[in-house]
Amino acid sequence: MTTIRTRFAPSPTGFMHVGAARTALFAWLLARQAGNNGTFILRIEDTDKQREVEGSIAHIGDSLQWLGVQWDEGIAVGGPHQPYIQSERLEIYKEWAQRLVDAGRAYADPYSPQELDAFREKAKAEKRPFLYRDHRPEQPPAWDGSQPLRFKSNPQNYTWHDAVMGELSSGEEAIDDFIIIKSDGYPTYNFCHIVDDAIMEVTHVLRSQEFLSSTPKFLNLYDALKLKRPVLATLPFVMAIDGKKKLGKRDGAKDILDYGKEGYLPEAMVNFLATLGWNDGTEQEVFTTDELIKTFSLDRVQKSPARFDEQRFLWLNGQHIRALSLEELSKRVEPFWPESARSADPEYRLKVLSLAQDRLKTLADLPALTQYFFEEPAIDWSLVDGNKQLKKLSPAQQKELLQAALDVLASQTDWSAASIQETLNQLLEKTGQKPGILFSLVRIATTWAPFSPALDETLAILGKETVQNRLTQAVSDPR
RNA sequence: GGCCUCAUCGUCUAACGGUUAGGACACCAGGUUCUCAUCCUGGCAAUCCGGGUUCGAUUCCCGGUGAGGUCACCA
Repeated sequence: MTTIRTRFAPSPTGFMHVGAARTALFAWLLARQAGNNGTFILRIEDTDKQREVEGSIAHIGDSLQWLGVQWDEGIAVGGPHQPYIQSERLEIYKEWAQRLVDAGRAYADPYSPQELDAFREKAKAEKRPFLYRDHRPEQPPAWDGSQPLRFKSNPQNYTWHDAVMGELSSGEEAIDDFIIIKSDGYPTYNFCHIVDDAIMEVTHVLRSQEFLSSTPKFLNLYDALKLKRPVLATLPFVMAIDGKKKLGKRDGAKDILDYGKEGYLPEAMVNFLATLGWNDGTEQEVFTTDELIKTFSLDRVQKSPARFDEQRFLWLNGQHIRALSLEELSKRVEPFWPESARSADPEYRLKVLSLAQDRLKTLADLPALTQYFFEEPAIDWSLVDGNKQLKKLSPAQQKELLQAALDVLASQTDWSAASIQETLNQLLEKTGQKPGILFSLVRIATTWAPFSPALDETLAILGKETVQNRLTQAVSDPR
């Protein structure tokens, strides 16, 4: 098996959103797929100190952990190529930049930002593309670190292979002299990511589509540095469902951790992100993370952007919730119980949960679904009056039926769902009522909720005493 | 504007050049002794347009159109 080293290299400029998470996920899947020969690296690209946001590094780490995307090398865990934060690697970039200077492939930029702007304006006015290399100084000053350092490009046509996009090509106009070290001494992304990928022996570079147009520049730099290029893979954007733009923080992209707080399962998120722009060619829709690791492949990644469809995500989340064992679900759902359930008996909660499992779309639905199991619901006759069948009965008839139910249930000795159902069936025959009337009425009078699970199971779990109390209250309620 | 990329149901997608263009989400209808959900069954719904090549194009080629990206001392 070949060695695969992938990396996720975010900038600490805020929270992590789904687009970034998917890029990380794909790189991670690829590494995990290679088993012991695969390494996933987390490197922080903090070379723009202006844009850096306090706390983002920890936040990125937390987000990956939540997803279960564990890195083998990188910040916090270390590794053979420490440090994994670019701002702590400045000496390395300086050294590599100096090599380019010595080889005559980099030079100090003597122009002021104002002068550069003037060049740009002029090119724009003349309707031709601006290329810095048209203004290469003949006698650049010696680089003393106070000026930006530019790569002296060697414009040429390139055709290259992208693991996702296939054959790609570009002309020499795509290549220009770009800045590799800024005047503040920090390197630019264009330069340092290539240096680090080389040093860290990254074999597969996965990144999103926005970098496609700069790839020719990168290729030119690989050549100048005499580096073997890694496998390049360009991932299509994740787009907002109604927007036409890539999903960015500005377009309402959410913090990936917020999904967890809203009751989404990380494995559902992983499944959803993986199948957003990738499929295994079969008709399988629901995947465990292990299945994804086995079947993921770059050549089945889509070339075109995909929209983030919350409906599908919601459905997938439900699928994963249902796939959990009751014990596991119970652990996951811990922070979501309604306040009144906190002190409840664990056994009792587990029974309630088993009834709710099929009904949860997110874990956050739990309180609305289970409240009446833990606290006395407020009597609300509008639920009865709003029922098509029940409103045909007079209040007296309704109470008469409830009293009958109360009577038979009160003498019930075996309080199991099966025998409760049997008793209710007998009552059905005795009263000559339709199930739609009797069951609905009892259901409402014991839960006072617009909907609830099957009546027999609900009553069984509520317990005889509670059921008797609630029915008694309903019967004696003045309305 | 230059350059680059992309294009199948509303959405995510499948289809060695030969299929009644398949699946999933959503939606609609029905079933599971009541409601909600699950589950099951059925329905609605797509190859951007125009030229080629070919006996035959969703598929290959060319041209449009549309969409997106990029042209920073940001990544």
